[in-house]
Amino acid sequence: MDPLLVFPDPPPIEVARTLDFAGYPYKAVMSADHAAEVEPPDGWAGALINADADQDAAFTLARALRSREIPLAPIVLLIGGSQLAELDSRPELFDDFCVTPFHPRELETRLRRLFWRTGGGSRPELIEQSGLVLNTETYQASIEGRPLDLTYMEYELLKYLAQNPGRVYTREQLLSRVWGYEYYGGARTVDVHVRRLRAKLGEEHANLISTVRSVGYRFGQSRWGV
Amino acid sequence: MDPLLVFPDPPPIEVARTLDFAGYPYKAVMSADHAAEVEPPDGWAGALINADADQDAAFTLARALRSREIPLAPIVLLIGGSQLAELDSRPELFDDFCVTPFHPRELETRLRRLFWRTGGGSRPELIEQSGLVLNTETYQASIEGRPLDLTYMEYELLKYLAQNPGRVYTREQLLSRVWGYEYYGGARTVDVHVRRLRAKLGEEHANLISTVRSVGYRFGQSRWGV
DNA sequence: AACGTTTGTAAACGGCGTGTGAATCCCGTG
DNA sequence: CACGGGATTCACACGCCGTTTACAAACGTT
Repeated sequence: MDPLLVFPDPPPIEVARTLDFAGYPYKAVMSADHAAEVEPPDGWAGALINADADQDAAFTLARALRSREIPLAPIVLLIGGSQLAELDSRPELFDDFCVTPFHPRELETRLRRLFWRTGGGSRPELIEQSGLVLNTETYQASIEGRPLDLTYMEYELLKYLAQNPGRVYTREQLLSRVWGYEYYGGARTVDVHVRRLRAKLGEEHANLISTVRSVGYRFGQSRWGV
Repeated sequence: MDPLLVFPDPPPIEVARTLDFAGYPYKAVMSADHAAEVEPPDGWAGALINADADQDAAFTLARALRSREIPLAPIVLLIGGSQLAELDSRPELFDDFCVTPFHPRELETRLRRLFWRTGGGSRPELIEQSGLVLNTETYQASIEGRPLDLTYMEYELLKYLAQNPGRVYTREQLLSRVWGYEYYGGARTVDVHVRRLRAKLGEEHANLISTVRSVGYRFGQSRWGV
């Protein structure tokens, strides 16, 4: 596993102990510049930034890490209870935080959780809705375990609809966002693709895509079950 | 803002105090079934589940909320330090957690943060008036929780009227603004659509659209109560 | 080059949303 | 109380809109 970036250097003893105990490799740095120097070839796995001591330096570092071409994630902030208000104004600079003094196992859990969420890179990105599963990495789809053999356009359309279940999209919205270009003329195109999708979903699940007359299409039944 | 679901009922006093202080409306529930009963028409804004006391019930509730057709988010778990290990096996059941005893401002910050992340653009656009709820994203309507099956024109007309409760619109205004084109002749058209709306609203709520003789129609009672 | 698959368009079909006219009812007024 | 204008209600027919089928064009493969 790639090492974590830890700030500052040396880190608080309980931080070092928690990371050692949990088995996370890490490198402590004193500044953003220093971080750039000692960055490992494969980059950082994440960052654990203690804002308790020098808050400004901590936010500066976080900003530097986030403004990279490929923003670093996850970033965890350690912060004193009295500094909590500061977080509201910079919500995008970190992914999670932990109030000091912290319970070692809380920090551990938060780290594990963040790596789980970002998938550690190896976890497939899934969209799951009402028995439908879309694996956006492998372009595979299945409905209640049964694999679906979808074409590219079918897959893209279904993915877009399923990303916001319940929400209605007009044909024009779907054409411009799924097909991705300005369209003129072929509004029936969407209908036909919806029809093909419904056919492949099977009679049982055909109603997963519902029609809103005079408006467009929607994935999933209404929240109230129509 | 929609209320938060809080478990259990009654909630720990510091939870209630924190939510009150931060201005979050909430409803406390005793079980998943109870939650379904008292769910507001447009659903919950999120859930705050205390797993400190009855851990199994807490996870059961979280699972129920997540397995809905439109999974509920965000879900925050309150948990004792000794229970932290339990979280690893169910990472998908919640979006954030807070270790008890918690700093009120930490919980506040976490809630704000979650709403910031999931919220913003993705909160549904709602029109709420006197028990009527119109979701303009999903084209769904409900009156006091009961879903309304409206056609396109009925929906558009009701939406227009409800946007300015109390205000009277002439038939000509409604024709030109809802139907959207210069109209001539069919003033009866509005009457009939109003009639259909009243029928679907049910006898109980039919008077939500009131007639102003010789003028037009208005949503809601006049401000003098009539 | 020939084939199969995927994708877009055209046209026929069918259902139901929608608008209209007439009959009836209601309310205000003389 | 009678009258008239306006609102409500009803029934029905038109036409829009979504579905479905068929076919042509584009693309990739062997």
